[in-house]
Amino acid sequence: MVGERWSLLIIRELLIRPARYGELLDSLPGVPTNLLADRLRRLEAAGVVERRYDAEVEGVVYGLTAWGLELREAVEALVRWSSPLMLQGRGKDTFRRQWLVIALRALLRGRSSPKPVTVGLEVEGASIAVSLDRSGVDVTEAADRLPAATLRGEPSELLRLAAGLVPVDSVIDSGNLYGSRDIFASVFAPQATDKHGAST
Amino acid sequence: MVGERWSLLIIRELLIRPARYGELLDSLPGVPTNLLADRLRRLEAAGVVERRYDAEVEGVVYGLTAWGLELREAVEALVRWSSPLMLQGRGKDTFRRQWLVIALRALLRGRSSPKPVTVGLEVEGASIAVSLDRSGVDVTEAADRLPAATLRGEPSELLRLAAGLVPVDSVIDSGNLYGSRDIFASVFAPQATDKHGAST
DNA sequence: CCGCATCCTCATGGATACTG
DNA sequence: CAGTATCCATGAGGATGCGG
Repeated sequence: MVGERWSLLIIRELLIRPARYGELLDSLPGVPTNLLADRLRRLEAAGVVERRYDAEVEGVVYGLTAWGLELREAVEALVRWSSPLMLQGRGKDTFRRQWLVIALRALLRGRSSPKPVTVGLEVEGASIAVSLDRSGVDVTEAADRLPAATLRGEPSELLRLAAGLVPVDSVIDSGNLYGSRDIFASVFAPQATDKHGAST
Repeated sequence: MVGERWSLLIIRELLIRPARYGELLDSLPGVPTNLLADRLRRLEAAGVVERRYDAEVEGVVYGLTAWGLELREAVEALVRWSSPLMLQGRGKDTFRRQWLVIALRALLRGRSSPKPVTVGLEVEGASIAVSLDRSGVDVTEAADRLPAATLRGEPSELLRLAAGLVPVDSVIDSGNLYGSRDIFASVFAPQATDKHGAST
């Protein structure tokens, strides 16, 4: 049901935000338009995706149903597992900045911060923010609340820089999770090998 | 890397136990032998699967590497998401009793029991047991410790019976998680719709 | 036997052109 | 903009072969 090629990637995009057909085409580099149409039809028939009329754009947007939203846990688990692969940053890999929204939530999941903080990132000319408070990851996207001081850079370079920096917990405990290189490190350090984040 | 057809299913099987080539062929109804061989080769090259010599069987068994084992979280999340589908029990669906081992762990994940208990199931003539204690799910498989009183039946019928029974928490708190119909209910009640298990 | 490799057929995916 | 239609390439499915 969600195992066909592209299906889970489409769902990942819709976990970030509802999107128009054209946005999905652009968000999923390499997807043939006929397959995108086919998968959306199948997922809609299965009750995972639904078409909505958006007055703002005066057109149809695709979004996840309540059931579809419950795939967040599974997608985030896959993101966590594959984060070491992202760090390798193959040259041919494409990148979309909004993918960091999913990555941030996935890797910060289960963590908390004594003071509410907002992690800010700027990649490829656009900004993303994720809030974290005592109860955990709170807000997914709040680009307008992005601080002035954020990381900037080409994604694969950022990803490589992010490997093996400051332990996540100490960064969060300092209450200074905001706008430093450590933030990005906390996000992309592989958790698999070290519960407290990379340390070398 | 794990998105090709059959790959995640192979990994699910190997999360249950290391297996021989022939066992995998039987565990994955419908898999063509050439594809199984191809996927095992790819997964081995990727460092997810490894071939081991098993003195017991005097032959090669396939198992997950440390990295591959970290896919448990992702696979269990997918199992949890799809458990409502399992409850529907389409007629054509095939079933292997060892899949209950994964389902048990996935659905009991995060729960605990004041007294250590062992959930026992008997399906298709074979038995499976999973232990649960104060710290959570503990032991995956312990067929020898299976109690006399277990559920028996054809899987799809059991799955249908399991829908909408006693709340999970009350069953566990009663300390009587052992050998009753409620056990099976606690395992297969969809968690998505109701934190305390189905109630109707 | 078990553990694959080979072969063939057909369904699916990929790229591009096209249309309401 | 939001998809269809078309065509070709690739991968899947199923049977069978074959060496250890």
